[in-house]
Amino acid sequence: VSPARARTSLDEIVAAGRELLETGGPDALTMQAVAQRVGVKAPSLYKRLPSREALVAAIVSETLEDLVRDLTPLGRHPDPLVGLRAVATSYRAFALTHPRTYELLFQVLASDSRPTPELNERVTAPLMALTTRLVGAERALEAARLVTAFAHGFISMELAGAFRLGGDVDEAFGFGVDALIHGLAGWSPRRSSGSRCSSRR
Amino acid sequence: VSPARARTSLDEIVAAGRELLETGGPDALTMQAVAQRVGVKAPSLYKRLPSREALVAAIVSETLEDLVRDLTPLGRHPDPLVGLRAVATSYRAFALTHPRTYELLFQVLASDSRPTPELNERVTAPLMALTTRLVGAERALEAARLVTAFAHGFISMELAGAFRLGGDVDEAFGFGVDALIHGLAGWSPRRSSGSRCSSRR
DNA sequence: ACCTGAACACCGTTCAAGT
DNA sequence: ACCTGAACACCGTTCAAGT
Repeated sequence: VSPARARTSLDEIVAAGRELLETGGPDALTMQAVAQRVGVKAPSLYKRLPSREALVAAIVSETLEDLVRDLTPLGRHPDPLVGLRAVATSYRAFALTHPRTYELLFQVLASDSRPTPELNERVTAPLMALTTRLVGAERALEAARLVTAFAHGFISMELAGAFRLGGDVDEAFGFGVDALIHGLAGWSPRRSSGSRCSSRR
Repeated sequence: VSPARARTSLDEIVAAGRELLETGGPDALTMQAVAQRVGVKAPSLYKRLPSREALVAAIVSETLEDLVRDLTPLGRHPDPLVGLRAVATSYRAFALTHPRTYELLFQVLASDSRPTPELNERVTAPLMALTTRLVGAERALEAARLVTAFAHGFISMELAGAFRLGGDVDEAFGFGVDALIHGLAGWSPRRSSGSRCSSRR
Protein backbone atom coordinates (compact mmCIF):
# COMPACT_ATOMS: atom_id res chain seq x y z
CA VAL A 1 0.00 0.00 0.00
CA SER A 2 1.22 3.58 0.70
CA PRO A 3 3.67 3.81 3.60
CA ALA A 4 3.64 7.12 5.50
CA ARG A 5 6.10 9.65 4.13
CA ALA A 6 8.41 11.69 6.40
CA ARG A 7 6.69 14.87 7.57
CA THR A 8 9.73 16.42 9.21
CA SER A 9 13.50 16.04 9.54
CA LEU A 10 16.21 16.07 12.20
CA ASP A 11 17.34 19.52 11.09
CA GLU A 12 13.85 20.92 11.44
CA ILE A 13 13.47 19.34 14.88
CA VAL A 14 16.75 20.80 16.16
CA ALA A 15 15.89 24.23 14.74
CA ALA A 16 12.52 24.14 16.49
CA GLY A 17 14.25 23.06 19.68
CA ARG A 18 16.70 25.95 19.52
CA GLU A 19 13.88 28.45 19.14
CA LEU A 20 11.89 26.98 22.01
CA LEU A 21 14.94 26.88 24.27
CA GLU A 22 15.88 30.51 23.65
CA THR A 23 12.31 31.74 23.84
CA GLY A 24 11.14 30.00 26.97
CA GLY A 25 14.15 28.38 28.62
CA PRO A 26 14.79 24.69 29.28
CA ASP A 27 11.33 24.13 30.77
CA ALA A 28 9.75 25.17 27.49
CA LEU A 29 11.82 22.62 25.57
CA THR A 30 9.35 19.75 25.81
CA MET A 31 9.05 16.97 23.29
CA GLN A 32 5.41 17.85 22.80
CA ALA A 33 6.15 21.51 22.08
CA VAL A 34 8.87 20.55 19.60
CA ALA A 35 6.54 18.06 17.93
CA GLN A 36 3.76 20.59 17.59
CA ARG A 37 6.17 23.11 16.05
CA VAL A 38 7.27 20.67 13.33
CA GLY A 39 3.70 19.43 12.71
CA VAL A 40 3.87 15.99 14.22
CA LYS A 41 2.98 14.18 17.46
CA ALA A 42 5.58 13.66 20.18
CA PRO A 43 6.15 9.91 19.69
CA SER A 44 7.22 10.52 16.09
CA LEU A 45 10.27 12.45 17.28
CA TYR A 46 11.72 9.18 18.54
CA LYS A 47 12.18 8.08 14.92
CA ARG A 48 14.97 10.71 14.59
CA LEU A 49 16.25 11.04 18.16
CA PRO A 50 16.68 8.51 20.96
CA SER A 51 15.74 10.94 23.75
CA ARG A 52 15.22 14.52 24.85
CA GLU A 53 18.79 14.48 26.13
CA ALA A 54 20.02 13.74 22.61
CA LEU A 55 18.00 16.71 21.37
CA VAL A 56 19.71 18.96 23.91
CA ALA A 57 23.08 17.60 22.80
CA ALA A 58 22.26 18.33 19.16
CA ILE A 59 21.20 21.88 20.02
CA VAL A 60 24.43 22.45 21.92
CA SER A 61 26.54 21.11 19.07
CA GLU A 62 24.82 23.21 16.42
CA THR A 63 25.22 26.31 18.55
CA LEU A 64 28.92 25.59 19.06
CA GLU A 65 29.33 25.27 15.29
CA ASP A 66 28.00 28.81 14.97
CA LEU A 67 30.50 29.95 17.57
CA VAL A 68 33.36 28.30 15.68
CA ARG A 69 32.34 30.25 12.58
CA ASP A 70 32.51 33.51 14.55
CA LEU A 71 35.85 32.89 16.25
CA THR A 72 37.95 31.23 13.55
CA PRO A 73 38.85 34.35 11.53
CA LEU A 74 39.73 36.28 14.71
CA GLY A 75 42.42 33.76 15.62
CA ARG A 76 44.52 34.97 12.70
CA HIS A 77 44.82 38.60 13.79
CA PRO A 78 48.45 39.76 13.40
CA ASP A 79 48.62 41.29 16.91
CA PRO A 80 47.87 38.58 19.50
CA LEU A 81 46.82 41.13 22.13
CA VAL A 82 44.27 42.67 19.80
CA GLY A 83 43.21 39.23 18.66
CA LEU A 84 42.64 38.04 22.22
CA ARG A 85 40.44 41.00 23.00
CA ALA A 86 38.49 40.42 19.80
CA VAL A 87 37.98 36.74 20.60
CA ALA A 88 36.83 37.56 24.11
CA THR A 89 34.46 40.27 22.89
CA SER A 90 33.03 38.06 20.15
CA TYR A 91 32.62 35.18 22.58
CA ARG A 92 30.68 37.40 24.94
CA ALA A 93 28.51 38.80 22.15
CA PHE A 94 27.70 35.26 21.09
CA ALA A 95 26.73 34.24 24.63
CA LEU A 96 24.50 37.28 25.07
CA THR A 97 22.58 36.52 21.88
CA HIS A 98 22.03 32.86 22.84
CA PRO A 99 21.82 33.16 26.62
CA ARG A 100 19.69 30.10 27.36
CA THR A 101 21.74 27.82 25.16
CA TYR A 102 24.96 29.32 26.47
CA GLU A 103 24.01 28.39 30.02
CA LEU A 104 23.67 24.78 28.95
CA LEU A 105 27.22 24.62 27.62
CA PHE A 106 28.87 24.63 31.03
CA GLN A 107 26.29 22.59 32.83
CA VAL A 108 27.23 19.19 34.12
CA LEU A 109 25.69 17.21 31.31
CA ALA A 110 25.46 13.47 31.15
CA SER A 111 28.39 12.20 29.15
CA ASP A 112 26.12 11.47 26.19
CA SER A 113 25.16 15.14 25.98
CA ARG A 114 28.70 16.46 25.85
CA PRO A 115 30.05 17.82 22.59
CA THR A 116 32.72 15.65 21.01
CA PRO A 117 36.39 16.36 21.82
CA GLU A 118 36.86 17.25 18.16
CA LEU A 119 34.24 20.01 18.32
CA ASN A 120 35.66 21.27 21.59
CA GLU A 121 39.06 21.48 19.98
CA ARG A 122 37.72 23.52 17.06
CA VAL A 123 36.08 25.98 19.45
CA THR A 124 39.34 26.47 21.34
CA ALA A 125 41.69 26.54 18.35
CA PRO A 126 41.52 30.28 17.55
CA LEU A 127 42.24 31.21 21.15
CA MET A 128 45.08 28.70 21.35
CA ALA A 129 46.68 30.14 18.22
CA LEU A 130 46.74 33.57 19.87
CA THR A 131 48.01 32.49 23.29
CA THR A 132 50.72 30.43 21.60
CA ARG A 133 52.01 33.57 19.96
CA LEU A 134 51.67 35.55 23.19
CA VAL A 135 53.24 33.27 25.79
CA GLY A 136 54.77 30.40 23.82
CA ALA A 137 53.54 26.89 23.14
CA GLU A 138 54.38 25.58 26.58
CA ARG A 139 52.11 28.04 28.41
CA ALA A 140 49.50 28.44 25.65
CA LEU A 141 46.98 25.92 26.95
CA GLU A 142 47.00 27.28 30.48
CA ALA A 143 46.71 30.88 29.27
CA ALA A 144 43.81 29.96 26.97
CA ARG A 145 42.02 28.27 29.83
CA LEU A 146 42.47 31.27 32.10
CA VAL A 147 41.10 33.67 29.49
CA THR A 148 38.15 31.35 28.85
CA ALA A 149 37.54 31.02 32.56
CA PHE A 150 37.44 34.77 33.02
CA ALA A 151 35.17 35.36 30.04
CA HIS A 152 32.80 32.58 31.03
CA GLY A 153 32.68 33.71 34.64
CA PHE A 154 31.98 37.27 33.69
CA ILE A 155 29.26 36.31 31.24
CA SER A 156 27.51 33.92 33.57
CA MET A 157 27.49 36.52 36.35
CA GLU A 158 26.15 39.00 33.85
CA LEU A 159 23.40 36.61 32.75
CA ALA A 160 22.55 35.87 36.36
CA GLY A 161 22.03 39.58 36.92
CA ALA A 162 25.06 40.21 39.11
CA PHE A 163 25.93 43.42 37.27
CA ARG A 164 22.46 44.87 37.37
CA LEU A 165 23.57 47.77 39.55
CA GLY A 166 25.82 50.33 38.04
CA GLY A 167 28.79 50.64 35.77
CA ASP A 168 29.49 50.20 32.10
CA VAL A 169 29.43 46.42 31.70
CA ASP A 170 31.11 46.43 28.27
CA GLU A 171 33.94 48.50 29.63
CA ALA A 172 34.31 46.37 32.75
CA PHE A 173 34.64 43.27 30.58
CA GLY A 174 37.32 44.91 28.46
CA PHE A 175 39.21 46.05 31.53
CA GLY A 176 39.14 42.57 33.01
CA VAL A 177 40.35 40.92 29.83
CA ASP A 178 43.16 43.45 29.55
CA ALA A 179 44.18 43.03 33.18
CA LEU A 180 44.32 39.26 32.83
CA ILE A 181 46.13 39.28 29.51
CA HIS A 182 48.72 41.76 30.73
CA GLY A 183 49.22 39.62 33.80
CA LEU A 184 49.72 36.61 31.54
CA ALA A 185 52.00 38.52 29.20
CA GLY A 186 54.48 38.71 32.10
CA TRP A 187 55.00 35.00 31.44
CA SER A 188 56.11 35.65 27.90
CA PRO A 189 59.28 33.86 26.84
CA ARG A 190 60.13 36.87 24.67
CA ARG A 191 59.68 40.39 26.04
CA SER A 192 56.76 42.33 24.64
CA SER A 193 57.46 45.50 22.67
CA GLY A 194 58.37 48.35 25.02
CA SER A 195 58.49 48.07 28.80
CA ARG A 196 57.68 44.82 30.58
CA CYS A 197 55.53 46.80 32.97
CA SER A 198 51.86 46.69 31.94
CA SER A 199 50.71 50.18 31.06
CA ARG A 200 47.60 51.66 32.65
CA ARG A 201 45.66 50.78 29.47
CA VAL B 1 -9.84 15.17 70.09
CA SER B 2 -6.07 14.85 69.41
CA PRO B 3 -4.88 17.04 66.50
CA ALA B 4 -1.89 15.61 64.59
CA ARG B 5 1.43 16.78 65.97
CA ALA B 6 4.25 18.03 63.73
CA ARG B 7 6.41 15.13 62.57
CA THR B 8 9.10 17.25 60.92
CA SER B 9 10.36 20.83 60.60
CA LEU B 10 11.53 23.28 57.96
CA ASP B 11 15.14 22.86 59.06
CA GLU B 12 14.94 19.11 58.72
CA ILE B 13 13.35 19.44 55.28
CA VAL B 14 16.05 21.80 54.00
CA ALA B 15 18.80 19.58 55.41
CA ALA B 16 17.31 16.56 53.66
CA GLY B 17 17.06 18.59 50.48
CA ARG B 18 20.72 19.59 50.65
CA GLU B 19 21.80 15.99 51.01
CA LEU B 20 19.63 14.80 48.15
CA LEU B 21 20.83 17.61 45.89
CA GLU B 22 24.51 16.95 46.51
CA THR B 23 24.13 13.18 46.31
CA GLY B 24 22.06 12.85 43.18
CA GLY B 25 21.85 16.27 41.53
CA PRO B 26 18.77 18.40 40.88
CA ASP B 27 16.82 15.50 39.39
CA ALA B 28 17.10 13.62 42.68
CA LEU B 29 15.66 16.57 44.58
CA THR B 30 12.01 15.54 44.33
CA MET B 31 9.37 16.44 46.86
CA GLN B 32 8.62 12.75 47.33
CA ALA B 33 12.25 11.89 48.06
CA VAL B 34 12.52 14.75 50.54
CA ALA B 35 9.28 13.70 52.21
CA GLN B 36 10.40 10.10 52.54
CA ARG B 37 13.68 11.22 54.10
CA VAL B 38 11.93 13.23 56.81
CA GLY B 39 9.31 10.53 57.40
CA VAL B 40 6.26 12.12 55.90
CA LYS B 41 4.26 12.08 52.67
CA ALA B 42 4.89 14.66 49.94
CA PRO B 43 1.73 16.75 50.43
CA SER B 44 2.72 17.47 54.02
CA LEU B 45 5.75 19.42 52.85
CA TYR B 46 3.39 22.11 51.60
CA LYS B 47 2.59 22.99 55.22
CA ARG B 48 6.14 24.41 55.54
CA LEU B 49 6.99 25.43 51.98
CA PRO B 50 4.89 26.88 49.18
CA SER B 51 6.69 25.02 46.39
CA ARG B 52 9.74 23.06 45.30
CA GLU B 53 11.19 26.32 44.02
CA ALA B 54 11.03 27.73 47.55
CA LEU B 55 12.88 24.65 48.79
CA VAL B 56 15.65 25.27 46.26
CA ALA B 57 15.82 28.90 47.38
CA ALA B 58 16.13 27.84 51.01
CA ILE B 59 18.90 25.38 50.14
CA VAL B 60 20.79 28.09 48.26
CA SER B 61 20.45 30.55 51.13
CA GLU B 62 21.61 28.11 53.77
CA THR B 63 24.61 27.18 51.63
CA LEU B 64 25.50 30.85 51.15
CA GLU B 65 25.38 31.33 54.93
CA ASP B 66 28.04 28.63 55.24
CA LEU B 67 30.13 30.44 52.65
CA VAL B 68 29.83 33.72 54.54
CA ARG B 69 31.16 31.97 57.65
CA ASP B 70 34.19 30.75 55.67
CA LEU B 71 35.04 34.06 53.99
CA THR B 72 34.42 36.64 56.69
CA PRO B 73 37.63 36.13 58.72
CA LEU B 74 39.74 36.13 55.54
CA GLY B 75 38.59 39.64 54.62
CA ARG B 76 40.57 41.03 57.55
CA HIS B 77 44.00 39.77 56.46
CA PRO B 78 46.58 42.55 56.86
CA ASP B 79 48.02 42.10 53.36
CA PRO B 80 45.26 42.57 50.76
CA LEU B 81 47.14 40.56 48.12
CA VAL B 82 47.46 37.58 50.46
CA GLY B 83 43.87 38.06 51.60
CA LEU B 84 42.57 38.07 48.04
CA ARG B 85 44.34 34.83 47.26
CA ALA B 86 42.99 33.29 50.45
CA VAL B 87 39.43 34.38 49.65
CA ALA B 88 39.70 33.01 46.12
CA THR B 89 41.16 29.71 47.34
CA SER B 90 38.55 29.33 50.08
CA TYR B 91 35.76 30.18 47.65
CA ARG B 92 36.96 27.49 45.29
CA ALA B 93 37.33 24.92 48.07
CA PHE B 94 33.77 25.67 49.13
CA ALA B 95 32.44 25.24 45.59
CA LEU B 96 34.27 21.94 45.14
CA THR B 97 32.78 20.50 48.33
CA HIS B 98 29.21 21.54 47.36
CA PRO B 99 29.42 21.26 43.56
CA ARG B 100 25.74 20.61 42.81
CA THR B 101 24.53 23.41 45.03
CA TYR B 102 27.24 25.71 43.72
CA GLU B 103 26.00 25.23 40.17
CA LEU B 104 22.59 26.46 41.23
CA LEU B 105 23.95 29.75 42.57
CA PHE B 106 24.66 31.24 39.18
CA GLN B 107 21.72 29.76 37.37
CA VAL B 108 19.04 32.06 36.08
CA LEU B 109 16.61 31.48 38.89
CA ALA B 110 13.12 32.83 39.05
CA SER B 111 13.19 36.03 41.06
CA ASP B 112 11.54 34.25 44.00
CA SER B 113 14.47 31.83 44.19
CA ARG B 114 17.17 34.48 44.34
CA PRO B 115 18.94 35.13 47.61
CA THR B 116 18.10 38.46 49.18
CA PRO B 117 20.27 41.49 48.40
CA GLU B 118 21.28 41.53 52.07
CA LEU B 119 22.67 38.01 51.90
CA ASN B 120 24.43 38.76 48.63
CA GLU B 121 26.04 41.77 50.25
CA ARG B 122 27.31 39.69 53.16
CA VAL B 123 28.86 37.18 50.77
CA THR B 124 30.69 39.93 48.91
CA ALA B 125 31.73 42.04 51.90
CA PRO B 126 35.06 40.31 52.71
CA LEU B 127 36.21 40.56 49.10
CA MET B 128 35.14 44.20 48.91
CA ALA B 129 37.11 45.03 52.05
CA LEU B 130 40.24 43.66 50.40
CA THR B 131 39.80 45.26 46.99
CA THR B 132 39.08 48.58 48.67
CA ARG B 133 42.47 48.43 50.33
CA LEU B 134 44.13 47.28 47.10
CA VAL B 135 42.74 49.70 44.50
CA GLY B 136 40.77 52.26 46.48
CA ALA B 137 37.07 52.63 47.14
CA GLU B 138 36.25 53.94 43.69
CA ARG B 139 37.51 50.85 41.88
CA ALA B 140 36.78 48.34 44.62
CA LEU B 141 33.42 47.11 43.30
CA GLU B 142 34.67 46.57 39.79
CA ALA B 143 37.80 44.78 41.02
CA ALA B 144 35.75 42.54 43.29
CA ARG B 145 33.46 41.63 40.41
CA LEU B 146 36.39 40.77 38.16
CA VAL B 147 37.97 38.51 40.77
CA THR B 148 34.63 36.82 41.39
CA ALA B 149 34.09 36.41 37.68
CA PHE B 150 37.44 34.75 37.23
CA ALA B 151 37.02 32.44 40.19
CA HIS B 152 33.50 31.47 39.19
CA GLY B 153 34.48 30.88 35.59
CA PHE B 154 37.43 28.74 36.55
CA ILE B 155 35.39 26.68 38.97
CA SER B 156 32.50 26.11 36.65
CA MET B 157 34.84 25.00 33.87
CA GLU B 158 36.54 22.73 36.37
CA LEU B 159 33.21 21.24 37.45
CA ALA B 160 32.17 20.78 33.84
CA GLY B 161 35.33 18.73 33.29
CA ALA B 162 37.18 21.21 31.11
CA PHE B 163 40.46 20.64 32.95
CA ARG B 164 40.33 16.89 32.84
CA LEU B 165 43.44 16.67 30.67
CA GLY B 166 46.71 17.63 32.19
CA GLY B 167 48.22 20.19 34.46
CA ASP B 168 48.10 21.02 38.14
CA VAL B 169 44.65 22.57 38.53
CA ASP B 170 45.35 24.08 41.95
CA GLU B 171 48.44 25.77 40.61
CA ALA B 172 46.65 27.02 37.50
CA PHE B 173 43.97 28.62 39.66
CA GLY B 174 46.59 30.36 41.79
CA PHE B 175 48.42 31.59 38.71
CA GLY B 176 45.24 33.00 37.24
CA VAL B 177 44.24 34.79 40.43
CA ASP B 178 47.72 36.27 40.70
CA ALA B 179 47.77 37.37 37.08
CA LEU B 180 44.42 39.07 37.43
CA ILE B 181 45.19 40.70 40.76
CA HIS B 182 48.54 42.00 39.54
CA GLY B 183 46.81 43.37 36.47
CA LEU B 184 44.29 45.08 38.72
CA ALA B 185 47.01 46.32 41.08
CA GLY B 186 48.23 48.49 38.21
CA TRP B 187 45.08 50.53 38.87
CA SER B 188 46.18 51.19 42.42
CA PRO B 189 45.98 54.80 43.58
CA ARG B 190 49.05 54.17 45.73
CA ARG B 191 52.05 52.22 44.45
CA SER B 192 52.54 48.75 45.90
CA SER B 193 55.66 48.03 47.93
CA GLY B 194 58.70 47.52 45.70
CA SER B 195 58.64 47.57 41.91
CA ARG B 196 55.40 48.16 40.04
CA CYS B 197 56.35 45.34 37.70
CA SER B 198 54.68 42.07 38.66
CA SER B 199 57.31 39.50 39.49
CA ARG B 200 57.29 36.09 37.79
CA ARG B 201 55.86 34.59 41.01
C1' DA C 1 -2.99 21.80 63.46
C1' DC C 2 -0.95 18.60 60.86
C1' DC C 3 -1.19 14.30 58.02
C1' DT C 4 -2.90 11.42 54.26
C1' DG C 5 -4.90 9.13 49.93
C1' DA C 6 -6.82 10.30 45.88
C1' DA C 7 -6.89 13.10 42.11
C1' DC C 8 -5.23 16.45 38.40
C1' DA C 9 -2.35 18.21 34.88
C1' DC C 10 1.74 17.62 33.22
C1' DC C 11 6.28 15.25 31.77
C1' DG C 12 9.33 11.55 28.76
C1' DT C 13 8.93 7.30 26.62
C1' DT C 14 7.05 2.74 24.68
C1' DC C 15 4.39 0.14 21.62
C1' DA C 16 0.75 -2.03 19.06
C1' DA C 17 -1.99 -0.68 15.43
C1' DG C 18 -2.79 1.93 11.42
C1' DT C 19 -1.48 3.77 6.46
C1' DA D 1 8.82 3.50 6.66
C1' DC D 2 6.74 6.71 9.23
C1' DC D 3 2.74 8.28 12.09
C1' DT D 4 -0.61 7.94 15.86
C1' DG D 5 -3.54 7.04 20.17
C1' DA D 6 -3.28 4.84 24.23
C1' DA D 7 -0.77 3.57 27.99
C1' DC D 8 2.95 3.67 31.70
C1' DA D 9 5.76 5.55 35.24
C1' DC D 10 6.92 9.53 36.90
C1' DC D 11 6.66 14.63 38.35
C1' DG D 12 4.59 18.96 41.36
C1' DT D 13 0.55 20.37 43.49
C1' DT D 14 -4.38 20.58 45.42
C1' DC D 15 -7.88 19.23 48.47
C1' DA D 16 -11.35 16.85 51.00
C1' DA D 17 -11.29 13.78 54.65
C1' DG D 18 -9.28 11.93 58.67
C1' DT D 19 -7.06 12.36 63.65
